Formats: sequence, structure tokens, C-alpha cells
Amino acid sequence: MPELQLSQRRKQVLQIVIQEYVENAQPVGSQSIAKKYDLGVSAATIRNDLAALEKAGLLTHPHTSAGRIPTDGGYRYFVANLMAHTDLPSHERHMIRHQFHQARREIDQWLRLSTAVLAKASTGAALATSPRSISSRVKHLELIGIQDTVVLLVLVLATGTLKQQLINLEQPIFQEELSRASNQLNGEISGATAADLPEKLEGFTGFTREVGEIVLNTLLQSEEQITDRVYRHGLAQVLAEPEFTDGPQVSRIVEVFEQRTLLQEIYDDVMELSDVQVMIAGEGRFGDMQDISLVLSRYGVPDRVSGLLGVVGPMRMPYGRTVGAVRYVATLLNELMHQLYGPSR
Amino acid sequence: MPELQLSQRRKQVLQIVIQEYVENAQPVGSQSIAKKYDLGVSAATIRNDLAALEKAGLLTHPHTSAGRIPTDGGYRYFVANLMAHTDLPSHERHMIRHQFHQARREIDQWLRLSTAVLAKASTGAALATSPRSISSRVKHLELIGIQDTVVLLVLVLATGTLKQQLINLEQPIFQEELSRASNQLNGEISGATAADLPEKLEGFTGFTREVGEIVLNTLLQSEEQITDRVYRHGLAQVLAEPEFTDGPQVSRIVEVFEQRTLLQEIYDDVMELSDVQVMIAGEGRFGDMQDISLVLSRYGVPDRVSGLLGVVGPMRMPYGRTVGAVRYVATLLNELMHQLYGPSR
DNA sequence: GCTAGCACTCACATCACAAGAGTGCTAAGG
DNA sequence: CCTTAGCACTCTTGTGATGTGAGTGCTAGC
Repeated sequence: MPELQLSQRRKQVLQIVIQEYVENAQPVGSQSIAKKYDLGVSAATIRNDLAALEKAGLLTHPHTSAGRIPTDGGYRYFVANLMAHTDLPSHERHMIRHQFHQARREIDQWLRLSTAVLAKASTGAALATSPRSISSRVKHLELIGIQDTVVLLVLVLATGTLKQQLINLEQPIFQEELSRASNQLNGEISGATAADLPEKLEGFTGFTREVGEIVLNTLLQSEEQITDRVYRHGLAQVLAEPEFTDGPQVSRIVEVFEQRTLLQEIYDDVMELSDVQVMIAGEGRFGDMQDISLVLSRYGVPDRVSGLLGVVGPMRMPYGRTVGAVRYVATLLNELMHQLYGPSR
Repeated sequence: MPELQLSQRRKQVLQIVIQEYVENAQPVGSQSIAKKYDLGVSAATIRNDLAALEKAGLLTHPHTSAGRIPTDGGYRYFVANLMAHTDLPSHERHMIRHQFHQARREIDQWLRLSTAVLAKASTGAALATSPRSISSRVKHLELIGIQDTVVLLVLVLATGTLKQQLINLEQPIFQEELSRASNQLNGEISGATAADLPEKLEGFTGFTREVGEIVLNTLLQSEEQITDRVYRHGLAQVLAEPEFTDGPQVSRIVEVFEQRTLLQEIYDDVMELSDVQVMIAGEGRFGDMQDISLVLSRYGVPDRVSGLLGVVGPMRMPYGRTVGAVRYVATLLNELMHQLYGPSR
């Protein structure tokens, strides 16, 4: 993006337009700005500024005789240069922190709470993915006979994540056989990653070998499959926003909210950057996201586990507040996970 | 509900009104019925019938000069007395069955697939809860040190369900201590239910005892907490229905769809009956469910595990087809779980 | 670069009016 | 008693005219 040169006043005008429009969802005109804000210039001047901002691609108007509304470019400029980074008010922060400490050491609960809190603190709908382990190490495995020919494989990763997998056998197997296999494997593969594993499995044959292969597959799968589980909250609230009164708009945002594939695609983008990331109208790179914005952040412990957390809402969104909320919740999750998993390697 | 006595023709008229209205979402009048269906009587006669059906509370009209639309009572009568139980076409059934067998032995996948299939086969949004164990027996437990002062308790129930719980310690503990505790407990409490457990824990003290208590709590919790996890699919599709064009309607159905508490409340109702249950406009017993219907079924293995499965959609719903779809998917899940868990005790 | 003035545009609300679908009622016929 | 035809009446829906007002774009002057 070429860095735009805007006079101080024009920046201010842009800021006012966005602020007013975010608040009232109504196009804002030169006169109402002149009346409400004392910029020391007349409405006509502001009119010129508005025209200039429109020329720069930051504003539009829906029809000739209407006020201006921000374009996606306008929002981007605002977020990049003008936005005040507002933190959540301290009493809210305290309350949230308290709630998290109530839900003691349950990742599932934390994430559920995160989406609830985020939805409440923003005007959007909140999303979170369960954390994914990075280069998972096996910690322990257990084989449990469920039926004659059904065995449950429980895999504990170094991060404390649990993976389960049912194994279907051709013929019944005895508990002793299971114990033998799990003891052998535990001795050998504990601490191994998906990369180490094939080598370590060399010596094994038969059932033990078979289980080893399944462990390997499970590991590989757990590393590529990001959106193991998605937590969602607050769709009803975002649908109450005035932009979602007509059909196509609604289905667009619901699809963004429901689809896991989108999260998969976005995941890598967000992982690269450490700070909260604002994605306005898909930034031209993602599907049909007209009028929809995402505010996303990574959370987790670097090099160990990480997940995605954020808010989806209309483009007309209080970005300052939303970014603050997402950042705070992400920080909180980072702290908690740090306590749980220890420092990153 | 007092059993209504309706002449054969009036039943037929009611059926036609519902059928037409479900199809076109438009009030249906006497003339269009007379023209389209050959009932051997004139429009005027049908007009009388419609008036009678309205008096009986089965139909209304939105305004004086509009056609008739069914009331919730009308739909109930239809479902109870008039509905043709349509099975899914056999090629669809085959395709579905095939898909399920692809997703081998993964309850998580089955349920995800169930909601996807149901949403596709109905016009509504599909819901499913993860199965809950009934009077869970402990099969096995495992204690795994994650951090110095953090231990992961993995509990395997007789049904193959996994429960995990993090235990936070005051001071570090050694792996030997963990092994000792888990061996002791495994020897003693394997096969125990929540009812047996307190007695069996008598002899233990210290850390072992503490873990035992946690096991007990986890068991109790797993029996009362129904909606451990809720699977959802197809909200976008149901929101495209014409009844959900205005705001309040949308938020009502989204809330029904998102809220877990409602499922909790409904759960017991559905569990009592073995067949698919149709709940129209909340049946007067549940919150604000104007214009919303649920088609629900239990699934699982009697006396062992069970969960909830169904569709939520507008009251104007093709009940025959939806009931058929829910029933088929529930049956399929029953079969699969039966294979997994064995016959009920 | 700023301001005042002014013509112009366009959404939106309001009203009137006609068309059409559907009802309810009444009276007559089987 | 059920059925039918006829008819007046009601109420939604669509259309076109009309006015209003917010807001713009432009030009000329400071």
C-alpha cells in the first residue's frame, strides 16, 4: 500500500467519519460534522476534505445526496494509523481474570470462557480453536480393551493433550498381549516426535508394530489438523447488527462463522505475526467477505502449543475496543498456558 | 388434547393446506385448493371447511382477506394423525451408510457426519450432543506428570469414554509416587460406579485418596452433565428460509440453536420416549420458541450410553421427511454404537 | 486554502388509487 | 343437514405522483 499523505485535518475528518459511522450506522455528512465537532473550519471546507478522502479511496457515498461512509480501505487506514489502542476498563479486566481463575486448569473451559468474554466485550461473534501442539512428543500410551475385538489407544502428548483412537481387530486379543505391547512401546517411543518415530519402530513386528504405526499416524494428523475443535459464541448478537437485515449478508457471515476451512486457511497468516491482526473484508485474499471483518490473535506458548482466537463482525466495528479485548484475552490465555505447560523451549 | 372429530374431507383439506403452505410459504385459499385438487366439491364448501378448521384452532389467517395458514395446533394434529412417514430414498440411505462406514470407529466423526447429513436431508439446522454414559464404570486410570506440580488424570470408562482432569499440586511429586497411586487405585476401583466408589476409597490416604476423590467427582459430573459437547451444522441454510427475514425471528432461532441449557432441559423428555419426537413451538413448555420446531431423537445403547440428535427449523417444516431423516440417522448411530459398545446389559 | 451561495440530485415518506385474492354471509337446491 | 352460487366487503400489494430534506458539487470571491 502506498503511504498516503493526508493533512492533519483530513486525518481528523476521516477519524470522525469512522467514529460516527461505527456508532450510528448512518452515512455522515459535512454539516453534521461541522456542527458537532469544532474543527475551526466551515462545512464547505469539510466538504472538500470529504471529496479528497473519497478520491483517495478511503470513503464513498451510497448515492449522490447521501453522507459519506468508510470504504474497506478507509478502515484499513484507520486501523493502521489513526486507531486509539484502547484497553478494556480495569474493572472488566479484573472480572475477566477472576472468571478465568475460577475455571481452574481446564483448557476446554478456558476456551469456552474466552469466547463468551470476547463476545460480550465486542459487538461481534467470538471464535477460538483448540490449541494445536507443535512437533508433538509422545509422553505415554495406553491400550485398553473395550470389546473382544476393539481396543482403545490413548495417547498422551508431552503437552498434556490427549489423543484417542479406536483400533478394530480381526480377532480377539488378550489383555496380557495389550500390556506387553504398551510396555514395549512406552519404553521405546516415549519422548519421540513424528520425525523420530519411524526409526524407533524398526524392531517391532505384529500387533506392537501395528499400534506403533497408528501412533505415528495420529501424531502426523494432530500436527496438520488445526481446527481440531472450534469454540463459538455470540452469533445471535452480531446478527442483530443493522447490516445483517438482508438475506445474503446474513448467510455470508454465518458461513464465515461456521466454516472451519476458512480458519485453516487463515491460520498460518496469523501465526506469523505476534500481535493481534485485523482483517478487513478478507483483505482481498479470502473468499466472499464483503462487509465482514475479523480481529484475530494467536495464543499459546511459543514452540509448544498455539491456537487461534478472535472476533468476527461487521466491517463497521469498534476496532479499538475489539483489538483491546482480543489482545487481553489472548494475553490471559498465554499466561495460563504458560503456567500449565511451562516456559517454551 | 381432546381428540378432535373431523370429517374425512376436512382432514384432507387440512393436509392440503399444510402441504401447500410448507411448500410455498404462502397462505392458501379455498379457490386454489379447489382448482388444484379435485375434491369433488366447490370452493365454497372448502371455504366452510376452512372456517370450521379455523374454529377448531387448527388454522388461522394473517388478515381477513388472506388465505389460511396452519397454527401450531394444526401442525400437531397433522403430525399426530395425518403425516405420511416417509423414509429417505434408498440411494440416499446407501450413500449415508457408506459415509458412516468410511469414518471408522470415531464417535467424534460420526457425530460431525450426523449433523452434516441431517442438515442436508432436512431444511433445518442439525444438532447432536456427544453421548453420555449412564452409570459409568471405571475401567482404568492413569496419572501422568506434566509439570512438576501438574498431573494429568486420565480416566477411561467402561464405555471407552475418556475423561481428563488436571490436578494441581502444592509441591512436586515423583513419577514413582504417581505410579504407586495409580496401581493401587486401578486394583481397587476398576469396575466401580460412582455409587460403589466412596466405600472402596475407605482404606486410602494422602495423595492416593485425593486422586480417588477426584475420580469420584469426575464420575458424578459426567453423569449429570449432558451436553458435554454439542455438534451443530447448517445454520446458514435454515436462516435462508423466508420466515427468518426479520430480526427477532432470527435471534430466536439462533438462540435456540446456540443455547446448551435448552438441550439440557429437553434431554429428559426425549430420553423417555424411544421414537423420534416432534416438538412444535416449544409445546408451551419451553421458552420463546414461536414458529420454531424441533425434531429430536435419542441415540445410543440402552442402559449404557445415550445422546441427543435432531433438527431445529421453522414450524413450517416438511415433518415427514425430517422425521424420516432423523430416525434413519439415529438408527445408524445406534447400530454403530452397538458394534462399539456391545449389546446393552 | 477557505468560505458562501446556489442549483441539483436522490432517497424516503406519504398519499391516492386500482387490482386482486380471499373471505363471510345469504339464499336456494339436493 | 350438507352443498352451492352469488355478491358485497375487506385488506394487502403494487404503482405513480408529489413533496421534503439532507447532502453534494461547483463556482466565485476573500
